[in-house]
Amino acid sequence: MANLSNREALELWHSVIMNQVTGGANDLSMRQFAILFTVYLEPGPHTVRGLAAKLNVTKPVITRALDAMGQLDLLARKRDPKDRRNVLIQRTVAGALYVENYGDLISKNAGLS
Amino acid sequence: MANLSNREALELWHSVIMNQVTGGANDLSMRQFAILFTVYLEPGPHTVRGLAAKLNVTKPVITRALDAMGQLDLLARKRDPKDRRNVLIQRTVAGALYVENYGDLISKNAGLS
DNA sequence: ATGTAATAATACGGGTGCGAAATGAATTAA
DNA sequence: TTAATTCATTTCGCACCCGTATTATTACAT
Repeated sequence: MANLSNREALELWHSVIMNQVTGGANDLSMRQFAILFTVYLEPGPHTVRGLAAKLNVTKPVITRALDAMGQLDLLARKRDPKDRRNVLIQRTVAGALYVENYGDLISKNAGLS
Repeated sequence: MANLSNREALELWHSVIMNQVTGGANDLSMRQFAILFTVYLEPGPHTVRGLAAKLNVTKPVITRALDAMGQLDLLARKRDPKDRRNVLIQRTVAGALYVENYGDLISKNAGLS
């Protein structure tokens, strides 16, 4: 992968954050972003418990994030048929598109300077 | 600057967010990050009104963010001697160090894959 | 001097996120 | 079958952030 100078790295981060803040369509929290990207970038299956452990947060944090992002149709719940105590977090078409667009935004900003 | 593929960009963003969330020392909001990086990366002077306009938020958002980040010693207020209605947002040693370390974190993650 | 404008800060009500603890549902062990 | 375990969710009280509206201070115009 590319090498970024310290300054370049900060300017990239800044521009992405500014896009996120000023655009302001949906304001996901940092934790919600972490959940979203983990589900879309890491191999599944993903459970509430697993995500909570990976992000080092309590389980209600995951439950509430799923409520919020489920309403936005960025993620979906599915009961595990093998063990119905578990909830499997599933990707959605809208979520995949959202993440993809985010990648475009970042790489576009990385190419600017 | 380096070219990042879409996938590389997403993985970079993901790893930085994960570091931020799991580390969890201080959890600045997205807006607070935007303010902090704007002050440290863009030329000043920075005022409450100017930052509010730039971030497309109301002025109380800036005031409260300055309260919070001032307590963390990441930024400081200074009354403008030329026009005492204005507050100039100043950098601090601790803040500069914090931003610098953030740049290290990002560029380190950018070099991983 | 007086009034108007501009700036930051504060008060207020509403919304949301947090962790700890309690609850509900499903599985496993005895 | 019953009890204990393991999930996710809900409840509760607390804290923070938001935007609107208001206040206090300062500058400027008349």
